[in-house]
Amino acid sequence: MADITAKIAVSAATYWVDRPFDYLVPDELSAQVVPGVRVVVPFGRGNRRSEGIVLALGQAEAGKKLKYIDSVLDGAPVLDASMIKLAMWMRERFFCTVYDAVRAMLPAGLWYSVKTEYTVATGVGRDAAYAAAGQSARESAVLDFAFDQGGSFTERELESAVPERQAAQALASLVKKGVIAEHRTELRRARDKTVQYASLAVPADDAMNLASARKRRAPQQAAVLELLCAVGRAAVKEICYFTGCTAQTVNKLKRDGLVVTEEDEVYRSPVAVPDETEPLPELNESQRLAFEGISALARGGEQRCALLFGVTGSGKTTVYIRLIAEMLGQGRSSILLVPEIALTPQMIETFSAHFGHEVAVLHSSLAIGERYDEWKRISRGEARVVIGTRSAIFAPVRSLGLIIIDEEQEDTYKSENQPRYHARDVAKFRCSQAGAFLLLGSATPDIESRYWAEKGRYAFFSLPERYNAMELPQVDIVDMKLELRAGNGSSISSRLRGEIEQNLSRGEQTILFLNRRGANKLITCAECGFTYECPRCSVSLTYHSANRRLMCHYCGHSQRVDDRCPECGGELNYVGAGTQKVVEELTELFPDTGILRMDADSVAPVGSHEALLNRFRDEKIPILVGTQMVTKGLNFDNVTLVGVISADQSLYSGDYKAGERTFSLITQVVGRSGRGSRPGRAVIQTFTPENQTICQAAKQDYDSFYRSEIYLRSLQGLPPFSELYAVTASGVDEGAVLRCCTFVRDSLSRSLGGGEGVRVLGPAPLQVVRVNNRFRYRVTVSADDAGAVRSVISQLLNYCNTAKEYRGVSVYADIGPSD
DNA sequence: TTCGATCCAGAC
DNA sequence: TCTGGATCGAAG
Repeated sequence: MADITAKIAVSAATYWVDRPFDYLVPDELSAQVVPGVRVVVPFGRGNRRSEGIVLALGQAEAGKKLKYIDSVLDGAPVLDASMIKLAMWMRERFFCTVYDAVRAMLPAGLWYSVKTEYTVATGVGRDAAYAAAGQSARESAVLDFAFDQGGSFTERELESAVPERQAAQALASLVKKGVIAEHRTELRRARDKTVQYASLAVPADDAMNLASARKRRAPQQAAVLELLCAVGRAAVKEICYFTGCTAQTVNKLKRDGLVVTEEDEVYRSPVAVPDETEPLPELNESQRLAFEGISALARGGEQRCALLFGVTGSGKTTVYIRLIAEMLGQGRSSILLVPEIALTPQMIETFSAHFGHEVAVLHSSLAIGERYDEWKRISRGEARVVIGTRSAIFAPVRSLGLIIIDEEQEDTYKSENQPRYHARDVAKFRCSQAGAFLLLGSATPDIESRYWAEKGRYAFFSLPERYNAMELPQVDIVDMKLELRAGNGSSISSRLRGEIEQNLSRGEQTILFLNRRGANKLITCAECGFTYECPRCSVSLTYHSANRRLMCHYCGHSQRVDDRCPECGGELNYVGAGTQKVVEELTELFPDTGILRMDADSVAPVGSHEALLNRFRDEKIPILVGTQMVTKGLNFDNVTLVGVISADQSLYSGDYKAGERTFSLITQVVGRSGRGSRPGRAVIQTFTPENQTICQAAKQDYDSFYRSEIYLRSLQGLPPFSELYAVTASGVDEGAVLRCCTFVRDSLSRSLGGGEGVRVLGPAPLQVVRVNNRFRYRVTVSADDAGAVRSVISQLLNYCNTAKEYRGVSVYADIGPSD
């Protein structure tokens, strides 16, 4: 019989090396090596150990020299066949390695880190060791350290102790000579949590007798036995709590053979499950139409995807709940993606009120153990309703029936790191694999999705009314140019000021939205205009009051602030930027008025976001100033005024999605106003009041925005009329990066023939051109024939990352870049 | 990316 | 003749 082999995706492989590698399966591992388990294999010339995952099994071909699998990491597959398929598909689509994709799919708690320790090999004496080291000074130095250390040491310890460069190389050489022994341990980031339970090992009568016999000399043991007679089985912790004994007592009884203990697995759960589940919500007429239409399609329709268009407050969530309930009725699971979990605590509450313990939550701010346990509950089929952010798209649900992407236009669904996937693309693939249905929900759909709905590729449903038929707020656009001319240089126009005053007098609340990230203070010199720049990035440093240091939020550089300007010795000014500045101005305008600030700075601690919002609601603080965060999911009856401090910020950022983003943002902010019984108002401040997008957003007129935007896109051949790819190069040597980009651009133009529908642009610097001393430039391609582009880009990546003329330049590709 | 093989130059 | 450094190419 031919030897069994396994096809394995290896973590140490880079993109241009990555392919399934064949390994022999040692006989003793043959039962454990099945597709979907992770293994350790020797890889590369040096046979360095690398993690890998079994993709498939096969038979060895004669005459091929193969290596053996080293060991198996998982007791059971961590990926099923469909997820393996997904990983391989992701490699093609997102230009990542298969293992990059696998890593994205697994919760961090399942990742292994390898700890390697070294000792002097047993039986090797000092003399023999130094003899083996020969003339090499470095190896001798390593040995000095090893003998000095006595026990085991890590490479890191060695590096800090042996100043010699390349101590690692000497170490490797000594390991090879057998003088130093290597011990590797794979550590998993999270373990299964268990609770120890105890029960009687003898009949209850005997136990009672023993208990009374021991009452005098061992009263605690007696108490434990009595308790167990009464309840049968209990957690050791509980026993200790009720009897006042310690775990020692239970152990003693165990040693005497009177009780037995077992470890029961328990879940660490991030969601509080209510005792009773609520009945399903009623649907209004349009919700009913949408629900029925979608569930009919899901049960078996031509279209496998639908777009649900509903203005804020129209009750999309109600439709989601009913659809998910229906899926559960059919025994199928659902995944609901939300853009940002911190902003949707109410949503999770609602869902667990309806679905109880069927709900699992997955997002990055969960503790590693919680996340791992949620993952386990899902993969065991115990939780069939998954709510989470982007990465929850990889939830290992059984029998997938429905994926819902809420606010599908949000760019948080696009990953900025390898693998650079878009959750919507992954969702489509998973749905087509599983025969599941994809529902995209939005108040301001992505232009592409709306287009496909129009073309009939997606079904289209809309929820026109606002909840209890509230009118949309009345919106005013304020021209800040006029304001400036009238001598008002502050960020609050007289109009907005007047509206706020009205609200204050009526005891109603106001939300002010500032569309700008980095809400921190800048420091400038009053005399020479000096500002602090990051030494490694092309951005200015911002002042963080929390640690009273200057920080760069691109590379993390931080430094202390000088007393005076380092250039001219002048006085330094702390200039409030963003929300801080607005708050300062407001305090001046409205002294003695409560103002709450909400931005990345003020909600840094976990949970403070919710706390802040609760304060705003409960204490009726008159004014809330914030960034992006205030735009989503807030429902406050008492808010009757919202102000957009500057609508222009996001509009002119240069990329083709800027208009779309701005529209969506303004629409959402404006929708925050007037959700109670009183009508709402909104004030939008801008320097370009004639701008079409702003006017359309003010009127909440998605349809005409879509018309004008799709027209522009068709003229420019942008998505959905083509697919957009970006090839980004970065490196310390700006010239080399540019040369590389130019080469990429020329190669792309050449091999795609500059033909119909192909457009190659660049090289262009990224918005922040230098980060961490590396320069970043990008070439963009839009093309109809995606297959051809993909293979050319793939080849270019291989070439540029290995060619010596571009050494030091790293290149990656991206589909549908979002910045 | 990582490592061994290979070649070359300079030190001993 | 030995050692360190640079360069090249392949990874099962």
